[in-house]
Amino acid sequence: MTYLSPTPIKDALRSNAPIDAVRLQGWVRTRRDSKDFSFIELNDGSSLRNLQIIARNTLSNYADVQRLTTGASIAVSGALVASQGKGQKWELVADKIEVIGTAEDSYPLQKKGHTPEFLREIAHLRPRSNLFSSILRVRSRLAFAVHEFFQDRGFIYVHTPIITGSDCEGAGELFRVTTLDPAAAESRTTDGEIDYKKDFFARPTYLTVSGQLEAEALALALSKVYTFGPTFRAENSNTSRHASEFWMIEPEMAFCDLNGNMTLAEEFVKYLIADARKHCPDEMELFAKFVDKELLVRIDFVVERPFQRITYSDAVDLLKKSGEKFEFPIDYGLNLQSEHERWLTEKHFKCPVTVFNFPKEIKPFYMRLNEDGKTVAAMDLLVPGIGEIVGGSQREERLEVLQENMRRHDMVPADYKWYLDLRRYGTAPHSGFGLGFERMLMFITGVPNIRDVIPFARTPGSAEF
RNA sequence: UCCAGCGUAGCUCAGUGGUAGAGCGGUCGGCUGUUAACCGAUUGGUCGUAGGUUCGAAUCCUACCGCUGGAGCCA
Repeated sequence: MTYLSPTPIKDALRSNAPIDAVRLQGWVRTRRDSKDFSFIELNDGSSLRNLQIIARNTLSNYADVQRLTTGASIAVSGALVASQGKGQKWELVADKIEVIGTAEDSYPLQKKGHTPEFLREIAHLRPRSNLFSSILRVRSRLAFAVHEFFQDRGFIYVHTPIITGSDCEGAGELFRVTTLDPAAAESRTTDGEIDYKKDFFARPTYLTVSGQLEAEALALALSKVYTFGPTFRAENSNTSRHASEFWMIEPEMAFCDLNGNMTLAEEFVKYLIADARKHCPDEMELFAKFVDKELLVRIDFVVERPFQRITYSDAVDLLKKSGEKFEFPIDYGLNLQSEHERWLTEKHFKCPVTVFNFPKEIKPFYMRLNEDGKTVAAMDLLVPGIGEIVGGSQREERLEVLQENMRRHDMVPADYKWYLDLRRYGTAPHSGFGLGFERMLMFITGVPNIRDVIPFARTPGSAEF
């Protein structure tokens, strides 16, 4: 049996001229009967758009074709011709339709709109919906753009470990990694405690919550590096912005201070938005139509306008003088609450805002102490609707100051010998940040729930698929 | 984890103490180069689960499960 190579529907739709012989494969979105033939809308995921198939009643298996329902998979060969109807340029007049797989009439996806909540329950089928296939195409494109952005700027892509022995990376609860059977007696010491000496790595290990500490080591050799990989948090967070497994991008730059860091973060956010606008126009239009009518206005505004920068203490002053009634108190030394961040980006500046120089008491040990002795060179990039999308800092490069920071955070410096070594041997000012890939996707697509920008989301109590 | 809300047909939802409903989907028929086609008929239910109140519960009460929104933690 010899076949023509299958053509992606995306390519067929872009054709400049009719084609005598084309073979397509995909899933039926809908079928309508006409007098002597049937219209089939076929989608193969290569594009948001369907290709219309004309199935004439002269086909030997026309009776089978008329039984095709939404969801069935078929292979079609025929001629790509100019469409006689309105609404599409090209259509395919089939001379052969093979039914590969029928779809039972309980197939849950319909031509009509479905709620994201329902689609989440059928995570294995939702990639066939317009909304999710669009999200997944944008996700793919933006993952590519992440690499393009950093590679163009001379960054080296590094892979930091997913299994880590460090239980204090300054963020969140960790998932334990072990091969010990907790029920087995040989896993325990004579006191009944878990005996990690007998565990696979001969010590407690966890899934990483951040590749930052390792990225610092690599940046202090390769100058500019970035990671892009999975990250795990065992926080019992049940919100539309939190997942237990997500992807994070973490650039780290030697010989770079907080200013350079903020500039890079702002450029990066703009670059990703512009890339989606340029390369995913159909998908962006779909999001603007069905997810968020204000989407394109908002993100275009973000690309065009410079971001606001404000110190933490100025932000606190602004909030205090705002006259706004906040549920939570606002004062120097307290964390900014969601409502405060929203006021800054959504009400006051109406654009992304980078807040920097936070009190040292509310930030982790590795952030660089400023000359005032009270603040650290930290920054949070806030965007309307999502809140914090980037968190970063200049790192403390002075050995003595770092050791002092550790003691203040009740850490034992000796446990971090390799990290301190970086300050003993050729230390240099360095900076970096973390950007949550899914939060960026939410911002760019307008999709309000993180569970809907991940194909198979992991959240507390949920790992079905 | 805390607060609030919601679970009725494959999907979206109405029904708020007295015979379980509509639209869409599926099936059958009609019409038709259609565009979420159209017209007619038909199919489809353990009303989330388990108890309780009542002559009688989808409806009221309790517990549990699931989902959603908000908060905290964060990216």
